[in-house]
Amino acid sequence: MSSNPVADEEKDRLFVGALARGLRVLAAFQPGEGALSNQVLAQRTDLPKSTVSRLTYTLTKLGYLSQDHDTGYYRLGLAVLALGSTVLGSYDIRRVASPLMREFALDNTISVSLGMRDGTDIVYLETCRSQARVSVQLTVGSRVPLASTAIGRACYAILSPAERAALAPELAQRYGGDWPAVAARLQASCEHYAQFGYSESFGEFERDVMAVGVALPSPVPGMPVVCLNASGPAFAFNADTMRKQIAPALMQLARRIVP
Amino acid sequence: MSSNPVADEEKDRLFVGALARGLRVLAAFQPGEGALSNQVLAQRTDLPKSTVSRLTYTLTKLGYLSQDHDTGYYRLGLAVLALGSTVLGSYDIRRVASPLMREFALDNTISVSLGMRDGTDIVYLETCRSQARVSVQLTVGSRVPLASTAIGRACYAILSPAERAALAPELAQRYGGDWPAVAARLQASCEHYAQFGYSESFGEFERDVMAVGVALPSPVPGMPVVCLNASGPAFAFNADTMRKQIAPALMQLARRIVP
DNA sequence: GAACGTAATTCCGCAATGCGGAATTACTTA
DNA sequence: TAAGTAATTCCGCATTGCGGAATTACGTTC
Repeated sequence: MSSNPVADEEKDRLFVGALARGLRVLAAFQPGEGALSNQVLAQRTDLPKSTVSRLTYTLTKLGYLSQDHDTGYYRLGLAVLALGSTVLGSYDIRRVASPLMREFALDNTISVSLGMRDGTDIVYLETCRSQARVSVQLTVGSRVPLASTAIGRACYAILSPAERAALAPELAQRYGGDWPAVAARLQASCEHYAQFGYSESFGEFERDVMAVGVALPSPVPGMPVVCLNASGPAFAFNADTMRKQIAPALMQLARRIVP
Repeated sequence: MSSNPVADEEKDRLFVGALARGLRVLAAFQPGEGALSNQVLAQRTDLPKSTVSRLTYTLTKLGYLSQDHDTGYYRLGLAVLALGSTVLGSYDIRRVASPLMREFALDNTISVSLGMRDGTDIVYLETCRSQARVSVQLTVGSRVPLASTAIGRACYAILSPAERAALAPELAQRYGGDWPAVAARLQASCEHYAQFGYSESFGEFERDVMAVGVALPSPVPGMPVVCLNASGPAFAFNADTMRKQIAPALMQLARRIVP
């Protein structure tokens, strides 16, 4: 992350390792899976058993973990949920966007999501599905890559040159040798966005998923960028429909959310 | 919390204070408010400034806090959101309950919520509102007291005697001198539940809010109890309507969720 | 532009804190 | 009963993180 090794060693006087280790334990839990044993946590976090034991003890006492009564295994506690909902509560775009997104999803029989950039990812703040059952469950809090998704490209397209420059090394690190190709694709995507006002990702992030994205014009420049996508299965939406029908509708949705 | 001071001092060898302090910083953020300065965090957490400085530094580096670019103040980072959504993802009751709850809310023009007990609170895992605009915003992750809400009383009513006994001291501590009165009210509520199969709270938690609650029969005894409420404004729902119409409907909803 | 007030960061010596290998205990399986 | 596996607990050591105080940074007022 930090490229200066000297600064790293000096600054790390400020870094509270015990806190980082504890959070590593919390982050070891994957969505949808059950309770985890201390041992599993130890190998996932790459921490010694006794350390994990102490951390789980502490986290349990604070309510951030709860122990399964039978097995003694740990699951994330409800205190974590309170933190998460506080995050959502602090982004009031959701309150405005949510009902309009729902309407959009119903009108167009397509899924629509609202996200923010976090590094080289987009994090979903809200999603509305047209239909209940979808195989891949992307939900609030999910992360998708900036470079290969429509929503990410839309976000990238409206970054300032300075912000893009700041992001480049992170992307380069993430994509390694593929970075030149990815950079070229991003560049093309920006030009497309400048011309048409939306971005595309047709099967590039997930096979057989067609998506378009737009960014919400941020009220203050420099503020974190919020963006939207609309995505549906390729069997129901071809490129032409996405371009002629969905993209304009999504651009209009954006204008309704931020007038 | 722990009543034995000797055990406290001995056991605290296992307690990782630095982790607790860091989480205290995260928990200092209230829903709906903006970014916080180090100083505000210091006074809210009751930690020295330099300690808070180190903790915010660490949390920011890990993505659990993000810094407002202009002011330098901190807000909860999107990494926290990922944790929160993992919690929700691990309770699959939601997937089943959510669409049925939505249907219920529309059919009965009333709000319905699903919650779990955490100590002497109920934590909401899902809520469906009938109408968009409601003054008090109780959302996913919100906590309401067990003793004075319909949903909490329903939860309490189906606890085993052993579990109630375990809970009593916590409640006693929470309610202090009022505990005898609260205990009597809870006892009456249990008898009502045993007779009619649902619990009531008419204006006892929030003035002018009428609510009824039912518990979902837990598949395995000892498992954390999940429960439901239906609540609406007193001007639209009188006691009679709640008892004759809403309560039976809610009981049927519970049966649809857990057959 | 100097001077002040406020808030954040950084320094630094001290010792408490938390680390982790190893031993112990608890619980399962053969 | 023994063997195996996983969690907890012990304990000495030195690292880590603490927090008062000094420093820096920033914004405001004269």
